[in-house]
Amino acid sequence: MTADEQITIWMRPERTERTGPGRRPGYSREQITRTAVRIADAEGLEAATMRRIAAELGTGAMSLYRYVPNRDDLIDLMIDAVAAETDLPDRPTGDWRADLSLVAHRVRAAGLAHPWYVALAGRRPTLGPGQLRVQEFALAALDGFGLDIDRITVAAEMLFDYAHSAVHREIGWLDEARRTGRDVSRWMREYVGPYVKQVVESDAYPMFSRTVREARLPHMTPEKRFRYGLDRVLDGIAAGLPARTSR
Amino acid sequence: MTADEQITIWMRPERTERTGPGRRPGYSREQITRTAVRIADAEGLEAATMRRIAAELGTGAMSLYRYVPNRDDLIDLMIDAVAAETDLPDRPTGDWRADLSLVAHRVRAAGLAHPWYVALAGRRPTLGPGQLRVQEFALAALDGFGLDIDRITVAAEMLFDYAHSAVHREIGWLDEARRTGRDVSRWMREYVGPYVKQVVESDAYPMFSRTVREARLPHMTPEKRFRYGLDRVLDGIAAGLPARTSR
DNA sequence: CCGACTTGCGTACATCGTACCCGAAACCGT
DNA sequence: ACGGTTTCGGGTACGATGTACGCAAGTCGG
Repeated sequence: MTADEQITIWMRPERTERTGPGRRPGYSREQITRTAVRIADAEGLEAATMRRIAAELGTGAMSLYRYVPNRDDLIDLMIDAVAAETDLPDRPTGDWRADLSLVAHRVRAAGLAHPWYVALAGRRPTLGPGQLRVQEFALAALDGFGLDIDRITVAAEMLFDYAHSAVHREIGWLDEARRTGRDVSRWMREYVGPYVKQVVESDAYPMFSRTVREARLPHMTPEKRFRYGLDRVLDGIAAGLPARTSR
Repeated sequence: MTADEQITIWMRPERTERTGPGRRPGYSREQITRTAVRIADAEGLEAATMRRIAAELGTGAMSLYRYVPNRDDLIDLMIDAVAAETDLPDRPTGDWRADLSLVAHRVRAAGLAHPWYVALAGRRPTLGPGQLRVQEFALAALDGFGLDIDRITVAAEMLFDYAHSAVHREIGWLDEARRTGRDVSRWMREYVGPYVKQVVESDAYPMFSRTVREARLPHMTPEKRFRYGLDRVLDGIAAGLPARTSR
């Protein structure tokens, strides 16, 4: 009967500050989203169940459905909420390398603060206001250097892809261990370690063996590692620029 | 009591071709994996439940646990099975650009054939034999051009990150629509379309509006789009090489 | 004060992964 | 040939999840 069947969540306005008849809402979409984010930060996304979020708010699970159509949409809201808190200037500076580097580092910061974030951010198309703002900044940073809009889009996608993937890898083991409730160092030492050792000793994958043997972790801190890859991504974008190089 | 508590799945050998006492196994890990992959290809990963896979094999759900510790490990096996069928030469040709390009296109082919694959492939560290082989090829392709092993690793990561992300985006809408059981064109037209239109008309995101208005899809086929981004990634890697450029 | 309408939320259901358990089958030593 | 030992097949059952349904309680306009 109603027309609001399957809208993209961003089109379903919250009926806050209503003036018609009926009981007044006691919660809000934003409050629910914040709570869900807090739980997911502390205990992982899978801990943020409808029941748990509701309990944290002191209500029943079904109450949430007055504010959010379903859990998937709530997760979209969570993603956008994290993106929305990204600290960026109003407009790019004109130095596209610095601008994109800033975006990438902000994404990294968000990913470290919200371990569940990077695993989801790249998934579905980013259409919420928070994500749009970040994306808009990246696109605008690339405008005016001779790239047509298609190339700009591809370049921005590359940047976000890199940031998401790199951070994902950076926190990968940690998050994996937490999800499954294992002690990470113990798990590495007792289970992953022996397996890797076996693979290395089999000599079937010489390059992989070198990777392990020449122990890359001491060489680069996660931060430097991220920056190195980022520079390569930016180099790639620079190579796609038609004439002048920036900076 | 038993010592095989939480090993990385690749260390738990399948007890095929046993010679001791006891009933002989009627199924196999590989058979189960193949069935799971087939279901996931046709109806999505979430359709590949333990019960469903077992039913497809004509047995009960609990039988699968004789061959696979749990569903997460089975998914790891599925990922590796797809990686294992990647068609690659035994060793790189010496032209690193061509070699990496080949890997990227093979990954894309795998992603198109198994829509659930790219969403998972980048997630956990790749340690199965199938993934190791592909990764080994990429690493070896970059050996001998003056990069130390750390840089080589980072470069290879960038390549796989790009391939996974790009293919993920390429099939994103399709898969999303299928997952939720929506007709994709109808959904785009009736729900996403109006929202995008609203965003564009709000003029709050001018670059995004240009992206939409100047309709990128007709310009590039997915294939060309993939290749363009890939070239940028390879350019970035080239920029990280110390002295000589290849090709 | 009285309908009209909204929110809060308890109950209930389908579905999932999987722990537990036991009968059936296949090998061993005798 | 046969009983013991070991492994496989899989039924039943449990706890957890997302969420549909329905109704009581709160809040407005008249």
